[in-house]
Amino acid sequence: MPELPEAEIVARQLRKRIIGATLKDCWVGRPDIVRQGLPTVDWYRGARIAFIERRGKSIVVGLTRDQETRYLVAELGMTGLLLFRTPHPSYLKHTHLVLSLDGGREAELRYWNPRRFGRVYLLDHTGLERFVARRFGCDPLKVSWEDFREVVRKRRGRLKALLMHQQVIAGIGNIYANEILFRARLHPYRTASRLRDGTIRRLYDIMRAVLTAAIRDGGSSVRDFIAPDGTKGRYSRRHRVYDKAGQPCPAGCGTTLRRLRGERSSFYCSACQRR
DNA sequence: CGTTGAACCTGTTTGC
DNA sequence: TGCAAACAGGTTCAAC
Repeated sequence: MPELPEAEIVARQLRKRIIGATLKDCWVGRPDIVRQGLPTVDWYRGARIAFIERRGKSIVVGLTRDQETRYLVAELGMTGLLLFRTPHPSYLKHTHLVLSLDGGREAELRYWNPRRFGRVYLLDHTGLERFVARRFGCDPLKVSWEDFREVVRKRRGRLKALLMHQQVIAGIGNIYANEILFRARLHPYRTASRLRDGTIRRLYDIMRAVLTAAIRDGGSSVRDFIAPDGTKGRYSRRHRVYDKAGQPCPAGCGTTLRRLRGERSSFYCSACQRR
């Protein structure tokens, strides 16, 4: 289920616990889960985990061996998890990849993904550059105010679509788009390019505040999400509109929260978020 | 270029 | 209770 905050939690746990470990073995339960580079899987056996990065909602594991660096990119889709161990025997069923590790703090890294949206990519340096360039726009937590303003000004489409457009802004999905727009008091269907600078500034600040707070709380666990160590995120408790259609607006305006269909469900307050 | 809808999957929830 | 439909955190592709 990962959006940016959940992916960030995953990356931080991996960084703490498996950097420096050697990849002893790599078990591929479903060959079709490896979208690219399956024939190079042998190279990874014996390689050392050198670094972990998050790109948008994906996790990049950098491995080195004989002066060369290659990458394992885990795209988690809606239901993908990276786990240090099986939380329950029922998770054995949709485990598609198991990395056996040596010399780190964890003995395994397991890729679990029942719906199988999302894949694993084994890439060399140019493969990763191409992958990153075509998929990921700026990071919401790193982008400067000036660049963000440019991106919003240039976009003629709907604001919510822009926030979720990974090639422009990478990392925000349906939950956080809804939460950010509510707090910024902006209707999801507002036209991005028509926002005034002051409004864009408010959106920029709130976007960063929401994502940062969510990371601090370990992400959101609305359904399945658990971190690699098995813990749940607590930010779901702070959700104000996501999946709350029919409930009163938390701003206390007396309006009932609504749900709009199309380009995923939008949850919003029609009084606080005007078109 | 932007929008929409469908497709890719399985599991769970909802509604009759 | 039982069954079918609807829905779910994402990405991509085709069609307009």
